[in-house]
Amino acid sequence: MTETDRRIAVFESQLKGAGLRMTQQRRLILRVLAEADDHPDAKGIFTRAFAHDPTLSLSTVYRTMKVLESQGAIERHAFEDGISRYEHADQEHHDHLIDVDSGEVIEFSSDAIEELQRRIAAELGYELVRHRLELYGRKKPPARRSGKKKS
Amino acid sequence: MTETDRRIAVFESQLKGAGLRMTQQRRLILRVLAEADDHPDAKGIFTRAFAHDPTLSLSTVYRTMKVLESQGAIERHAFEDGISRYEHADQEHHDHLIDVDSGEVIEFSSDAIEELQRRIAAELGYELVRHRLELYGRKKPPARRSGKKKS
DNA sequence: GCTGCAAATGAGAATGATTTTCTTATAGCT
DNA sequence: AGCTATAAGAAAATCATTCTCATTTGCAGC
Repeated sequence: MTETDRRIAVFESQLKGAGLRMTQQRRLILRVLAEADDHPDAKGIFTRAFAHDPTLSLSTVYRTMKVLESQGAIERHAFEDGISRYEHADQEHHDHLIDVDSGEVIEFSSDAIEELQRRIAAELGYELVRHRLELYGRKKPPARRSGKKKS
Repeated sequence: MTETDRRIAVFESQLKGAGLRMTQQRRLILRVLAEADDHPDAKGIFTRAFAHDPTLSLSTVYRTMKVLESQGAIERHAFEDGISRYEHADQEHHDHLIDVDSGEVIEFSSDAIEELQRRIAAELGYELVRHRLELYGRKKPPARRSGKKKS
């Protein structure tokens, strides 16, 4: 709760600085986001928030996501289905591995891959601004001690 | 033209094998795709093909793209704007670098990055099925001989 | 070359995520 | 408390993509 409140306070001062208001709805959505440990989409956020405030509308969720994103408070990702998913941004940069069977999203980060990307862009005469990296994988069975290969 | 015709012939036999038909429309769309050296979206393909056959409909383009994709004849990519873009698939695997200023798409490939991705997935207990890598960059001015750093 | 029919097409309606419009409510300053 | 610009709610609009359905067309067999 403390962590959530800290995030909310930080965001509130960011808003203030931009001449924007801290509303009940924004507070609520921010709380939902801070408490989420997955990557919910707009409807998912709406559903969770709606449980606490049944007057909330989906438009407000979308609008709020935009504000939050423009303030750098959240990150938006669109995986293969094209639907935007959100996560709060106060963590180090990371990429995503998506389990193709379950849809589960696993976060990872690799300095080596970041560096490699920068070098590739440079070789093409570009300065890397940002990137999108998604790995789609299937869970491997744990290694056997002396396994026979199975077809 | 020869290359285009070869692609069309190959695709026709693929279709036949799947019990599907080679229609005028599919031939036309395939030709448009084979002649494209960029990454057009459905509307772009439609526009180019429509010039050759004004009875063509956009639905047919979408339907055909699905068939082509399921036969492995084309690849579909959705960059940041979420719109599907297509390119013919008879080339080695590659990733894309998008010029954030011009929108230009540059293709590149790197065995090192492929390998690194595979390793990262493996470390997380996954077998890499596929991946999506897009670099967004800005053109760097050509290096100066003894340049002073500019802000 | 004709027939039959399953597959494909064209035109437009339907879908689904997201954005916009417009009217009403409210945050935050005085 | 009162003012006013920003925000919210509800519903309509948008836009890419898919679907429906009536009509057309490949193509296999005669």
